[in-house]
Amino acid sequence: MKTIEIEEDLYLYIASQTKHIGESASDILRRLLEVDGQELQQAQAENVVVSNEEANVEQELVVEAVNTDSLAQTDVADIDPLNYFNFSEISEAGSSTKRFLSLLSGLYAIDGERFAKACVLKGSKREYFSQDKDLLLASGKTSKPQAIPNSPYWVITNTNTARKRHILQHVASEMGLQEFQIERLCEAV
Amino acid sequence: MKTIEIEEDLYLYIASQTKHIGESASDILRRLLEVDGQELQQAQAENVVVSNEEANVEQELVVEAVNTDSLAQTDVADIDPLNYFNFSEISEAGSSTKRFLSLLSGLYAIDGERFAKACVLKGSKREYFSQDKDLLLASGKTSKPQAIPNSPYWVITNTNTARKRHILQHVASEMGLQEFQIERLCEAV
DNA sequence: GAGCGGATCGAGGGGATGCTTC
DNA sequence: ACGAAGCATCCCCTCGATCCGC
Repeated sequence: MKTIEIEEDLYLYIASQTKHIGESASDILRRLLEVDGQELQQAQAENVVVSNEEANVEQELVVEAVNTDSLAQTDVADIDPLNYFNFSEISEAGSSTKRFLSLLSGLYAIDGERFAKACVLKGSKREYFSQDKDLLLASGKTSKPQAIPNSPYWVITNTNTARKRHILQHVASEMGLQEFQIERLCEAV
Repeated sequence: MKTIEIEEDLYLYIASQTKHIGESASDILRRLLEVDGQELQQAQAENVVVSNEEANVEQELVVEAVNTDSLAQTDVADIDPLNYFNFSEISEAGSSTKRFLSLLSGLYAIDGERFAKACVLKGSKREYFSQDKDLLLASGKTSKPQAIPNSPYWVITNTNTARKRHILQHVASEMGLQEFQIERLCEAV
């Protein structure tokens, strides 16, 4: 647990978003920040009631969404994300762990913020990513965390190659890369 | 200034959203939550895309809004109980057991008291619900009780999916949900 | 905590299926 | 005897981290 200081009005706002008693600040913030971006469609069409407040908030969120994707468009759709990877150099690295780290480094280079949202990923016990080496260390016995080059992040490293691919594939997919691009990355591990 | 406690990974996530040095937690959260009110209205009408995320947050806000101003008039019965469930999040859970637990958690959130009355349910030998894990353990060989999140209750978990649906359907029905709502919940298991 | 990489095996959880009971 | 309802065995799959090879 970490402690942060926030201004009173913000505090009250967050408290007002409590959905059920016993909910922790973390729970509420996680919900509000919705740090995952995923599929979209599905039958959510049934929403009918619309209050003033919602209308506003909804607009805000739309703005958010649009911003986010327009970033995505300029940064990623126009520029081929694969350009961020020097595959021949990567393939020369002596181990899959090294290649894994380089590839993650490339993903971070594409967009640090999208990476931050995408690397929220854990196993049944271990934390996989963190900016804090010790946090990873604390979540498992011998996870062998290593720093991702040119980024503030660390990853777990003590996994078989298949799992390294899964991790990579998850992050890339969460960041919105195309299927064939993800495939290319996973092959390169 | 107020102090709140949050989980480490969330802390790191928030920190990672820093835009410029010297930015306070409040600044970052305000930006992420978009709560400074203000502008926004304007011709946003043309927005078409609606992500799950928004839809969900919108639903949560509906609950909030209605609760707040309905203190006077109706109460929970009139609000769509389905608003208590974040279906997209639930559907992402990896197992039907997880989904089952989330769904029960939602039912509890709707009304702890009605839940308490509704969860009086047992099999021929096993106790299904209890606030006491050991009581469940004692009533069967390997019932695998698990805690229902954000509630004081435990449920039996070692059942096939069909039975999970039956249990859910029974509780929801006992709590007075409508047929179509119950159906929606059972499908989500 | 310091050698590093990572395949291999073991632990643990999920839940369908088959057995038991009424 | 037959069927329905319910229990929990047992298989499968996921994930962790030990341990061997370099």
